[in-house]
Amino acid sequence: MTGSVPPSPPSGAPDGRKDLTLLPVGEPPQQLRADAARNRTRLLEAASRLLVECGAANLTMEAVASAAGVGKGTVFRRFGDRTGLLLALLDHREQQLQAAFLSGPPPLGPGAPAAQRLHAFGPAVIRHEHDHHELILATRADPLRTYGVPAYGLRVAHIAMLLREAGVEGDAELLAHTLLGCLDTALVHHLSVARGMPLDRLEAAWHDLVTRLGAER
Amino acid sequence: MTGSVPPSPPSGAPDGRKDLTLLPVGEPPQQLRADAARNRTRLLEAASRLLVECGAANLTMEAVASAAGVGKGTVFRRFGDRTGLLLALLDHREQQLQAAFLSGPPPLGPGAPAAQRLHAFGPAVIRHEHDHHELILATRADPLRTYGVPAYGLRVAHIAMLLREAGVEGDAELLAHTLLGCLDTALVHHLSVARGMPLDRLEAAWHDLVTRLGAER
DNA sequence: AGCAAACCGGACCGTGGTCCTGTTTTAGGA
DNA sequence: TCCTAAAACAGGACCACGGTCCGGTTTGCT
Repeated sequence: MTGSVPPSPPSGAPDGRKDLTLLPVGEPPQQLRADAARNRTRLLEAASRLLVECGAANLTMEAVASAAGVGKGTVFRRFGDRTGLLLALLDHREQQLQAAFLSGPPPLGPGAPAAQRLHAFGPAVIRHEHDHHELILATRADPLRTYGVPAYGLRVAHIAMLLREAGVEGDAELLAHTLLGCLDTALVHHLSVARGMPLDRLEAAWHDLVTRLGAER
Repeated sequence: MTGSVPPSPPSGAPDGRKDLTLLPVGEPPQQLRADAARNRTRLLEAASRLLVECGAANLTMEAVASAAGVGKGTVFRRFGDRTGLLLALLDHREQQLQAAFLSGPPPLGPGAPAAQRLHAFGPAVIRHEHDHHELILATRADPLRTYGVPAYGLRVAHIAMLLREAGVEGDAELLAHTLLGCLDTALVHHLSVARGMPLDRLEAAWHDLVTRLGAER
């Protein structure tokens, strides 16, 4: 998710957030001044537009700034750095996935047995990351931030919970990291694109692994 | 390993390589002209020196060039880009690890049963990556190259071989990727440094995972 | 209205990377 | 041994971009 909150730590309530009822993990509401919030929105919209036009690799901070009609400094003040902006862009899309596994319909969402939810999780993430791989990969320029980001923490917590709920023994948290490792965008991209491996095989490996860890389907 | 071989593809024999009897996977020998090879060495030495002085983050291509007494263009001609240079620096150190698991003493090297070698592999890699995490992390600026690099491929092949030899069922190659995922530098660094998790726990998780996959100790 | 805090915008800097000119070195055949 | 063509080189101008900084302005609160 956001991944960088350089300025003010004050927390509050009124935030121009969308109607996403669940508010999965959202970026820190951190109330912004009216103009700042407006500019933030403008920036994200401009960036989103430029993203489809030029691709993540050619997305420059200056272009985003001028497309949004604000100064360059504003972009950095708001998002910290390029990675922060990309993370914010990603965050918006990430919420769909989060909503799906936190409160969507079974077997991914609550309602199904933990083991089934675990099995459903892999393909869901693979598909999600496949759809946004360009943006995600661009985000990885700063490798350490990958794991510090709220979205990652949420996935770990979610999987660890399902593992425990499914009665899987062992270090649930580390097993969660391991499982997430198989879904890593760069890895999936390398295997599927560079090495021509069909996604079916990756998904099969996921199911196999989950099953072996003790979560019968 | 090298990771980038921008120029001439000609392959040959005589290379000024060191006495490393095994020649684990070494970078493509690709015979360079005498002066080119000499400059390559100078550059790597200069970079290595600057690395300990300034840290990977402050290692600039221009500084390396001038410290080696060559022109900036030469650095890029040789290594392609910054990541290529860092990868080359890493390659040198990587060979020690490769020698250890390819031809070193048991239980890491040949001579021990596959299961034991598998168990020994995790801690060895964790330690190796811990020692060079700064350089490795700097290398990750280009996430896709991580998996394309020969060193990674070698590790995958090695683990997949051990898995098969140990009689582990399933998709050996993908299991190998999964196992390597637990050893990822950025992940290990995040867990141990940022989250204060003791390395023992990471190693225990490795052993547990290997065992669960069917490789008894 | 008045004030502090937050913000805006753009000048500015360092670095990665490209490219070009003229020069030096090497390899290998006569 | 010498000569020649090809390859590599020095080195610096040049560009684009990420990121920082600061002076002037706006905003929100009292």
